[in-house]
Amino acid sequence: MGDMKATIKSVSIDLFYKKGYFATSISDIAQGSGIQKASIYYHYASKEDLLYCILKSTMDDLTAYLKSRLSPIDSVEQRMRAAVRSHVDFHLKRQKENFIANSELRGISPEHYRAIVKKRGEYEAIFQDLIRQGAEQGVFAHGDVKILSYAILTLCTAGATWYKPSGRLTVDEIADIYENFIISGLKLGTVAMSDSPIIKA
Amino acid sequence: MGDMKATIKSVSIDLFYKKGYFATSISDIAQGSGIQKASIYYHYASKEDLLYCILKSTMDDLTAYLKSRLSPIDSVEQRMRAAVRSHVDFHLKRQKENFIANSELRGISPEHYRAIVKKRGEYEAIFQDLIRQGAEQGVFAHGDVKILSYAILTLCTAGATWYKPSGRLTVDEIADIYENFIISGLKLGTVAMSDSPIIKA
DNA sequence: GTCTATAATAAGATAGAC
DNA sequence: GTCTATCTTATTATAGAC
Repeated sequence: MGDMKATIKSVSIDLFYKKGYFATSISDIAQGSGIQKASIYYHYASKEDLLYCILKSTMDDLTAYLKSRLSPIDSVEQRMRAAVRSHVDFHLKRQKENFIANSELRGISPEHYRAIVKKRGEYEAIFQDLIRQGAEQGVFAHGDVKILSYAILTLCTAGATWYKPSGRLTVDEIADIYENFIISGLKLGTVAMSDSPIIKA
Repeated sequence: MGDMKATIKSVSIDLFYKKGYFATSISDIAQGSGIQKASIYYHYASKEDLLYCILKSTMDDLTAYLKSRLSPIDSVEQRMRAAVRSHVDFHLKRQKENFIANSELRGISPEHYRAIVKKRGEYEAIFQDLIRQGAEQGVFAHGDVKILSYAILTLCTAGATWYKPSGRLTVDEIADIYENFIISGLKLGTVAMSDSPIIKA
């Protein structure tokens, strides 16, 4: 955190998370950074620019993290398990930024909005491809790919909303719960469970 | 929508949903309601009061709706299925209000915040009791009751975020997907599936 | 119950000194 | 790279006429 540009970004993440983007003023950010508000504009063109930089780097890092975690794995089920864990891990590690990325989309300009939505679409497509491949291979049930992907992602993302590092569960324990919950949901309807006599047994 | 008080509330719901509470001004609301901004204050004490009224009525109606849907049902599994459908239905029918109730909690005063969180806790407790009862009866697996309840609720709530009435799926189809996804997740680990040889078959 | 007028304040952003 | 000072505009809310 040596340079001021990074400090301003870090302070903004804390404030946007705590108070929200619109409720946070440039004065608040300046005060938190230990400088005058005019000095903010040397580092960032506007308040919106600051928000966009946060959203952009969060999305880029999120996708890069997922790709790095998936690259060594072959089987579809294991890839989906790893994708879920990657998503949960990243959201727990960078809780505030991800919360902002999911709640402050209305604060950016139309052009920037399109750029972020595009990045998010590319990330979601990785999950959608896995669901599709799993269904083709008979590992997962055939279902609405988009709805299932949204279900998986929002479920895990929401976990980051209430997670507290001081809580009684570790990151790994939480990831276990979500991983199993989701895989079971994806398998629901596969041959062995088609008319669900088994889960009623 | 005969009286102005209801019109103001309705317009506010639209605007808070679309732009967010802090990004919406009293002028915006007045303009949408066809009156001058000063006239808003005859009906509501402040902008915060307006937000609180929206949050309060949404929470009250949400819980009342759930209770009315659960009352005629006995078995735990059927009650959970009905609870999930009730939650999904209500969130789809009153999408905007529920979105606000889940994203604008930071806009209200500490006292009002406590009141809303209390209402939300009572609502969540209904789901948590069902999970607990299901586990005791062997219908659901034993798991972390709070995490499971949050998972269920956030999953369904998120559905309301992206649902569009003009989309290709009906409310009932969406409810079906969630209901089965969740029930399968809750059963995961029950006797018949304990070491999951079945779902691998 | 709604209006006009206005108070009191705070916001985002810029100019120019150092 | 950070400062002080300031511009411009918008904000929530109130006072008092009708």
